[in-house]
Amino acid sequence: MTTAGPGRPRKQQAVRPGATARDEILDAAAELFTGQGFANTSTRAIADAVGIRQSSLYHHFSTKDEILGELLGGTVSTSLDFARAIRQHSADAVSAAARLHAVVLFDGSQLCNSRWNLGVLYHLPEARAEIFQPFMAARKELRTIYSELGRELARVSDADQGLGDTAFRLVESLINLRADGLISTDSASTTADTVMILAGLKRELPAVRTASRDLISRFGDVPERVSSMKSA
Amino acid sequence: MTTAGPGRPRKQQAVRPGATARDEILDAAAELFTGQGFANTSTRAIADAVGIRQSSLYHHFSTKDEILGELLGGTVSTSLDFARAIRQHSADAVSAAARLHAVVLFDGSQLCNSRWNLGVLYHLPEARAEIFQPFMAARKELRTIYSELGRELARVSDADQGLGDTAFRLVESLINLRADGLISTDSASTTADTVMILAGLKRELPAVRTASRDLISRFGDVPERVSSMKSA
DNA sequence: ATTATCTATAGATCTATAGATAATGC
DNA sequence: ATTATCTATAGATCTATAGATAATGC
Repeated sequence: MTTAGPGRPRKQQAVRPGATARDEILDAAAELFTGQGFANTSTRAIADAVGIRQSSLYHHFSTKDEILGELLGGTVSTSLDFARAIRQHSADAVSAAARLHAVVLFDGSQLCNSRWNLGVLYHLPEARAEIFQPFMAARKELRTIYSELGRELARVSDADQGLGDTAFRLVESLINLRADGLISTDSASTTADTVMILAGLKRELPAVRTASRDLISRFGDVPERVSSMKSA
Repeated sequence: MTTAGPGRPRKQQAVRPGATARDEILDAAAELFTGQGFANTSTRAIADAVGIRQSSLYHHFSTKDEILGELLGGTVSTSLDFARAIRQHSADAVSAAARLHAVVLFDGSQLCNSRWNLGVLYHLPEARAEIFQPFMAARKELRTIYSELGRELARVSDADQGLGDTAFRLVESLINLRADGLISTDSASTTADTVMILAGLKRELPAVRTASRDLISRFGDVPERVSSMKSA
């Protein structure tokens, strides 16, 4: 129970998770944008889902675009940070295979286990607008790291040059899988394993898995499965 | 140059491909829906792109939804027909590998080479509406055939059980690749080859490719690369 | 008479702003 | 005084319908 702060209290009490009204708005917008799209979601619908009046949104955000921008920003950043850390880490210490496996597993777990299927936001036509260029650039950088890791692995195995790109595509497809309600608890880890098989490392899989999980526990954390996860 | 039919002529002449006004409308709608989304595309914008008045659209289609439905229908059907034919065909005559390879190559070529990137329509939030259930069902059937072909191949190779699903995911990701402008002339065929490598058939690849192309020339045709293909 | 366009518009949104109101904390 | 809500509304859409107009073909 949060103590009442300054400002006029709502007539209707909210049932949204989130410490602040701003967080509640973002949670409601995430649900609606991922489920129905941006253009189909009116500011009134967001406000209704939070339990405030439509115009009250504009105390927290100055435009509807700003809400989408906030959500877009929150999604790649975690995976990108992890991928950067992995790239930074010297390749000698740990096998190239484990590095790619770890990035796929971490990124995939983000997409599978977040409260809302925020990955779909990247495929919304609205996200291609000029204003959201920074977020698209972040996603592009993540893709580049996948490519690099793939090339490194191809150097020490008989994998194809395009392995990193294929890995990125498979991870992205988890978004569609989730949107279609076809995700299971191990979708992310089987995806990571699939990439290793593609690299011809089926036999080495147990060792790679161990090294991968070690990397994740050092440089990031596989996010907890959120209790009220939705497929939307 | 089409001869003038009955009906009042347009003030402005159209520059759209298509034999009939209806076809021109569908072409314009395909461009706009795939590029900006359904909700972001006004009926006025479609009409402008065709060179008619907004209200004139309603002579050819009774709702905006109907236009989307028409486009959705045209997309899976070709690939689904081909996949059904391949499934029908006895598995003895040709290797299980070639069958899956052929479906991936054919379906992937459709997605890569169609005039507009119509695959994105399936990811539009609007496509999930009740009215479009039949089109989603067709896509689901296609996915099922992928699964079956994957299981058959797994039986005679050391591939994973989920090979068909992975193949479907990789083909679908061609849509995203194209939307990001990252597609090349051989994206579809390298995707098909990737699936074979995943099945552990790297060595057999040349033979599989030959058998696959044979299947395609018998049961379908890899669509011609359309001259004015757009990445949108 | 039929077909395909046009002009004009009703009715329903939807975003964002202006300004009032009710709480807190100094 | 500051903060967060509220009511009310301007202005800009957007979809779909009604009915006029201009061509063709019988």
